[in-house]
Amino acid sequence: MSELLTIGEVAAQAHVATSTIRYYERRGLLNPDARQSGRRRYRTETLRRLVFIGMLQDAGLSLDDIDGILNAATVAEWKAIGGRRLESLDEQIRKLQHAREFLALALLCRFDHPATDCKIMGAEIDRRLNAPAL
Amino acid sequence: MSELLTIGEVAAQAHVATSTIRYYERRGLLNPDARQSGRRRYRTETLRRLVFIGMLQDAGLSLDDIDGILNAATVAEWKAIGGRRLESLDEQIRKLQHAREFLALALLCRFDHPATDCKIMGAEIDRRLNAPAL
DNA sequence: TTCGCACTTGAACCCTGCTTCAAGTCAATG
DNA sequence: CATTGACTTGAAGCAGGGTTCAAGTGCGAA
Repeated sequence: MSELLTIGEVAAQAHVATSTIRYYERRGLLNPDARQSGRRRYRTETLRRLVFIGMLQDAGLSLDDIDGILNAATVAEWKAIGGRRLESLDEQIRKLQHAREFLALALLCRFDHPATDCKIMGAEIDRRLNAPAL
Repeated sequence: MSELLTIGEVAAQAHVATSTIRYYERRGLLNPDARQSGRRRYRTETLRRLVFIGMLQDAGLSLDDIDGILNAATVAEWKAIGGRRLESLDEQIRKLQHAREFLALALLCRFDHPATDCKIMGAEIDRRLNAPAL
């Protein structure tokens, strides 16, 4: 047998929609390895590439970044993209942790209109108002 | 003097664009406190409301959620929204921490094509391929 | 009085990451 | 031979959160 998968099989195994696969193809992230009477056929290798794309997406990389990584000429090139993302990921985690603290704090407030009535919120708001430009 | 701020002043102090303020108005999140010859005027109070919106956004709430909170009739009502978001925030932080581990791992890989050549990546990919449906 | 800037409006546009649609093709099944 | 179901295409649509545009108004400064 040919060992080639249809787009539907690939989609099922990678847990994505077929429309997504065709979209990635348009974006240059993924190409079928063959066509059989017009239909796309994929090697298992290519299925793994698709899964890899999903993992990078979960790490917060944009499809543009992922394109950069997949089509990078050198190790250095793709590691630069990944390295930058690692830093921004750390920053994002820090921000979310701060936001979490804030939200937890807000939930301690016993007022109907937290923005205006709550002292705790008030302090946070003032911090923002006096903060330097973004 | 009137103590009322123009949209431009509000925008500058809250570090947002005037177009954003008008957009929030369309969405029902924020209303001017007066009009002077057609122009919007805001009380300091309302500026604080705008800043509060920004803080909730940073905590990952959608404008719809924020609308729910700001226009909530009762404490219980807005705390329910915030509480749900707190949970999803915790989950999001956990996911990002996992993604961070993954990306850090990927950056240890010394191959040009991590998806196909790297054993470490390979193991992760296989985990995904054999994972149950999303 | 004329400049120049901030403001007004509604409508259209942008970006990302897809999904949906219409119309048509192919292979197997009944 | 007709149907069924997965596939093909390009184009359009969606959601969220805004931004931009065109055409016009108001007001203080020179």
